Amino acid sequence: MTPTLVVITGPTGVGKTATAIGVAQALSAEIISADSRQVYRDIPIGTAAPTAQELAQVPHHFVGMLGLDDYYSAAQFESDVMALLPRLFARSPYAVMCGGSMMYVDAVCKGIDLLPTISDEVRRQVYACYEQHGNDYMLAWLHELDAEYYAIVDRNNHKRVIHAIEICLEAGKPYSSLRTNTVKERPFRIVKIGLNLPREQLFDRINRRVTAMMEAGLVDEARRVYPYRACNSLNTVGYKELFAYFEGKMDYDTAVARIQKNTRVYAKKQLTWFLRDADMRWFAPGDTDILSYIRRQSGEVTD
RNA sequence: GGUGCCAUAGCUCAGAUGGUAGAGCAAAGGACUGAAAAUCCUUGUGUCCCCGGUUCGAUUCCUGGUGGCACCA
Repeated sequence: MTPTLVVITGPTGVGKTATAIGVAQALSAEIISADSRQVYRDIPIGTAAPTAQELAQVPHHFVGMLGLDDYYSAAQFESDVMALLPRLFARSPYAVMCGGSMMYVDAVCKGIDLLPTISDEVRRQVYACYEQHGNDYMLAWLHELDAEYYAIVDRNNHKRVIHAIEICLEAGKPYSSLRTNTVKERPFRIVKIGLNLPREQLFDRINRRVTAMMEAGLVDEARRVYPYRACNSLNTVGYKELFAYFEGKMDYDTAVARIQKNTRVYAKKQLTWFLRDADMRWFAPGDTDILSYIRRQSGEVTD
């Protein structure tokens, strides 16, 4: 039987972790976390990482494995997961991937084009140029390096413009020539489960979860990692607002309200991304139909 | 009880010497290929508190209400 990767995703706070544990236990599968922030250790509260108790219920991968200043990316996640899956499938016909990091999920399900990793020198150089000359200058530069991508890039989005330039410089050829626009074939079945709730319920859960995080000691956690605030791993909802509070730019109540708001906005952004995925089948968290759906899709049972 | 000020978008407020109105925040929608919990884009019809008056025309001016705030008793 072809092994099956069960993907459980959805907006933050919807209840993915608990659902995935239930599903994984029922299928005797292990869990791959597809979460660009839970991969880092030292920030479990603010990232709502699985607790020690949850981790003990099912073996998890990619949780708390990196230092805050370690580099990681969706592409690296793709290759790490692809390397790990054969071992998981040797033990079980199922593996469960759970997480809401949109690009991480797609990197595994669809693949990401082979692009060069940007060296520190190039990144520094290109950013210095951006700081000094501004976005228009960068746009002109990109036009010179890759007119084809220039034509379609979001010109207001400096990160996209800069990254395209970085890739051109690093690869020595236009970024557009590296974009294949193809979905990679995988040697396993993929069953995508999207978890969602009515908007009001979801937002209520998010608001309450943030309050619970504060009670669980998010302020102390944020204070501990404050020295690493410049790291990308901490350009994260929950931390950036508290850093502003530490720096006197925001009072405590405002910071908490901002965390709630930014989490809601993030959840909406995830929904925008996942809702357009035609392969996604939507359920409420904990829905018992999820298991039978997976078994049917995986070919384990035929009805 | 008296006097004064205020009443406009979910909130805080602007505004037109009378031609039915606009900012910030909130909210909603969208984009997305190696930093993605990142980064970026789009969206403002609302009894302009209520009744009446003046006027071709009132949310704008006037009378009277109602509610809020301040001061005086």
